[in-house]
Amino acid sequence: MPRFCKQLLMKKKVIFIVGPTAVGKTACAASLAVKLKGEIVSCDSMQVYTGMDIISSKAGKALRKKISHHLLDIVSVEKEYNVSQYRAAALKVIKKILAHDRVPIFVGGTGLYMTILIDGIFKEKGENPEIRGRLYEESKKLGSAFLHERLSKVDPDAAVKIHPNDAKRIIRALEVFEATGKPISLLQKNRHGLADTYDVRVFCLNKQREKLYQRIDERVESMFDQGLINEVRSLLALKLSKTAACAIGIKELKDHFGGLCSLDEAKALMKKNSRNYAKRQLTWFRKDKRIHWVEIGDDEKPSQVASRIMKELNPK
RNA sequence: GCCGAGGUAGCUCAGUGGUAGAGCGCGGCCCUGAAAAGGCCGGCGUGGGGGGUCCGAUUCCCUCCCUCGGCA
Repeated sequence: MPRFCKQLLMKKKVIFIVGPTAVGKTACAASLAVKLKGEIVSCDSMQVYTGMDIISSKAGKALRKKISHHLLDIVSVEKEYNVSQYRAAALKVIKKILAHDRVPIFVGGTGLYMTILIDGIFKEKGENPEIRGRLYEESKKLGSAFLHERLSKVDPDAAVKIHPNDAKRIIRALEVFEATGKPISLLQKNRHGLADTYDVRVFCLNKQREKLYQRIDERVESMFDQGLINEVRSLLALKLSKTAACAIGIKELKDHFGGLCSLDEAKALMKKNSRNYAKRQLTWFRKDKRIHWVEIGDDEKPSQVASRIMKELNPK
């Protein structure tokens, strides 16, 4: 078969570079983008927000000038944002990049965004702030176990999977049931993602745990050198959305500004929270068996890591 | 040097003559419209070293070492 025919039949590649915070995704992906003629698409729940440059470690201006970056700075920190919106935006970006004959390279640490993009999400809206708010109040008054009991009557499958203390998920499941009349466990079965249409390759960068934690400490320090204090001050002047307010550094520095803790204590807490976050990220990625793991050596440069990924993409 | 307090988990400490706990940390896991969020599970330990009493010692006794406070 002629080469061009074969190419027409082949699914187009969509690449993901994921990994725990501070592992070095940005630099590695940039190098890969150059080698591959690719464009970067952020896969990060915080980098979508404007004004959260330092706190979310966005790619710098110089890098963005050199390589096209997408899905950065697309929403105000005062607006709520979620996976579903992200997914819709990402799908559009993929088409756009492929239309230019470039390779979409997703880069980020938000495991849920990655999974939903690859595996899909159910179509029904099922989101209703009113219902959710009411359920939240109920769970505060009566306890999440009480709502869990109710959930096991309307959606036993979901109830079995959700722990009675996990208020968020219980509320979400009940919200969906009230809004759509259908159990969430049923809706979740009907999903279609990228994997149906594209040749999806996922690479998870990792480092020796001790080294990773060291890099996390260094990153927190460098955020302060770059002016984190001022950035967070201006963020706190706004009415932050629930998601944006969750960024590591917001609460810690708010407490410090309020005189509740010293700057050193705030920094130490940020480091600890980032470590815990990195651990959860790794757990998430570990269970995804499609992922190719890329262990980064001690002195390995981003371009070397990118070369290794290139080899895995095009085995001879 | 003397007097006093103390040496128990990575840290701060509790407790008991029958081989030890708590908080934090740390590790593992779950996750489908707030995900940098939220939830679950796990003690990870030659009880400062050595000796003695006792059926049995982390707990009682002796001794040595170390830390802290006071007096010199």
